[in-house]
Amino acid sequence: MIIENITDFDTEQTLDCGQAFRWTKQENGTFKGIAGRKAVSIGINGDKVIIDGADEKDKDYWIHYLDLDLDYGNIRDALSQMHPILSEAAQFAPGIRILNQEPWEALCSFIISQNNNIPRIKGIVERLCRSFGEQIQEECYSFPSAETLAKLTPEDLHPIRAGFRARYIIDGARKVADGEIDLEKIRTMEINEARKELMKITGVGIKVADCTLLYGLHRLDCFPLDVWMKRAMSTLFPDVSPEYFGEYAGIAQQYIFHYSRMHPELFE
DNA sequence: ACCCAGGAAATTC
DNA sequence: GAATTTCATGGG
Repeated sequence: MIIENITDFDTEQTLDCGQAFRWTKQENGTFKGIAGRKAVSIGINGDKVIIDGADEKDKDYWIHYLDLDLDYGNIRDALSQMHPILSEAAQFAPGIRILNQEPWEALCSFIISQNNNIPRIKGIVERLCRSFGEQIQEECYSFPSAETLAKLTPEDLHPIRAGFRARYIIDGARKVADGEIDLEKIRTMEINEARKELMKITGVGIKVADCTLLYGLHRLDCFPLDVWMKRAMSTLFPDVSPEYFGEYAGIAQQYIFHYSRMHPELFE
């Protein structure tokens, strides 16, 4: 599949910037991964996005997943005018986009992310999918549904080595599966109400809730503050509060997060 | 042996 | 209530 006439999009900046954990770079430079029940590899050639292995009828799905129907050039210009350092961060990775991931996958992935590092998060997610997801093709497994995981106990998760997070995963799965928490209703709730709802899950605090809202429910005004972002805000933006960045604060957050991770020397 | 990792719960003061 | 400790696991 080829999606034509795309600018302001880069596979590495988007798929390997800490918002998703199931994409890996291959020798030829494309990124192989799974979204929904579709396993593909994604590459770029000029202004064409090339999705290998995708069904032609899923074109709209991939355009939406990669958020290619939103004008990031425009948003980036507007954010850049707000602050010189944000302008620099945006210029450093102008091809970042906020994916439209499946809500449960985002929630579960960011539960796993707490007090953890990205390589190990990817390992746990991969073992979770291999153990409890459905096989899509050779060596490719879907992310297990909340319903599937709700039937398990924390002990069942021992092989994936999630540590103390195992019981958080099961608690989240049960509350989502039995409808006590409705992620699609949360999508349109007032933001503080949405946070409060997600935080009914043991193991979900403000940060994991905000990551779920931004990466899973596409609430672009959410601005997750992890250790990197707190450090970045206090040193690079000492007089700015997240609300200042407005309705697209989440995109600003991702520019700043990626820029900070790629420039650790700024914080020594 | 020690420290840290896209935090949050449990305990203590 | 606010500050500190603990949680499970792996890599540097």
